Amino acid sequence: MPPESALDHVPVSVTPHEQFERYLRSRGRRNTVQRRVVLDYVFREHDHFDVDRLIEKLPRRGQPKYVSRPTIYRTLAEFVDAGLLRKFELAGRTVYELNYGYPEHDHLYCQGCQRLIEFQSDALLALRDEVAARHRFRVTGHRLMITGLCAACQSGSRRRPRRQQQS
Amino acid sequence: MPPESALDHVPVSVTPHEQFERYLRSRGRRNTVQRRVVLDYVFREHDHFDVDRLIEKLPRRGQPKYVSRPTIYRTLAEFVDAGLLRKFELAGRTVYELNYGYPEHDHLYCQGCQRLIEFQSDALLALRDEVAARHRFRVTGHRLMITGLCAACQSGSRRRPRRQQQS
DNA sequence: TTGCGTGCAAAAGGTTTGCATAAAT
DNA sequence: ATTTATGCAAACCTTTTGCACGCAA
Repeated sequence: MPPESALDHVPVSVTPHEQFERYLRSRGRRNTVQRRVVLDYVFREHDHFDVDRLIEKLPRRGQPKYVSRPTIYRTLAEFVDAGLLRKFELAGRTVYELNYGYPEHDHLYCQGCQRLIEFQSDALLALRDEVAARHRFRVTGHRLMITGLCAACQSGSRRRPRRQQQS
Repeated sequence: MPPESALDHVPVSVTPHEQFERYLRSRGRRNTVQRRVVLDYVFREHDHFDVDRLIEKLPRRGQPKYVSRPTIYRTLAEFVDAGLLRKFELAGRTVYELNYGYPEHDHLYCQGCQRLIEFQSDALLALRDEVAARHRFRVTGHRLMITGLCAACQSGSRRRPRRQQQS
């Protein structure tokens, strides 16, 4: 009966499309075909991705729902701004991950197979806030990356190592 | 990851130059004027820096101890490899920090003034190792960046914000 | 003397931007 | 009818590389 009241606290049942449309409307921006297409593909993939991997899965130039590279960059930036995606650097590449309906988490990065393993730790959040308080710092977020070798890669079976990068 | 691990008992009194010379000799590489010049300037600065800020302080083209940009990149990579520097990404820029005789630490990053504040936490190391153990992950290192606003920037006086960047 | 290291120029890689056109409101 | 968004091409920025010469060992 009171559907409007749900707008105050965004319910978990709101889809990414709905949230993004609200974002667009609140700024007087337009809901275009391209934005919908990119959103579809991004949320079809429940994993981390970079721009090239996303483009591989999108329609190519000439095909029906083609979206150009500049527009993809512009659109991903909007998703980040809208809180749908999070963006970070990993081994010299820009990586995006879903931030929609996902709990806050951090990563273990395996240098053998370049895989990311997610973990969640309340103790880390507590520690973060404690450190921040000690410095009278107001936290807006954090990023922890633990690097090393995953269980599989420790047992000699290092699998499909992609290109080696710095840092 | 203390730099001492390479040799048996490296006294704290060993200078960066000495450590770098050992590194070079151990690989049959040469101790050139350029490498010494860059090392001098890097260790004159006890703070974080990026390549452009370093180049600003180095002799310019035509002057006595000029070092070309490619050589600076090559040399910084060697310093990282030698354990003298650590490298990471921050707001889309590559940042280096001294790793010589410094305790392992992490950072608070103020989005107001773009400053980095260092902190050290044994609890974080314990937490890191515990998380890793839970995933049977062998840790080689980690990086934690806490973002937000420092005390000064919270009190309205946001100072000299440099160029705004992504992530 | 040997061959590693350097500077130069150019390439590479990823991302952004100017602009005319297309499309959403 | 407006005005934002798109696609194209090109610019941009940072980092890397090919190569001939110079210099450390």
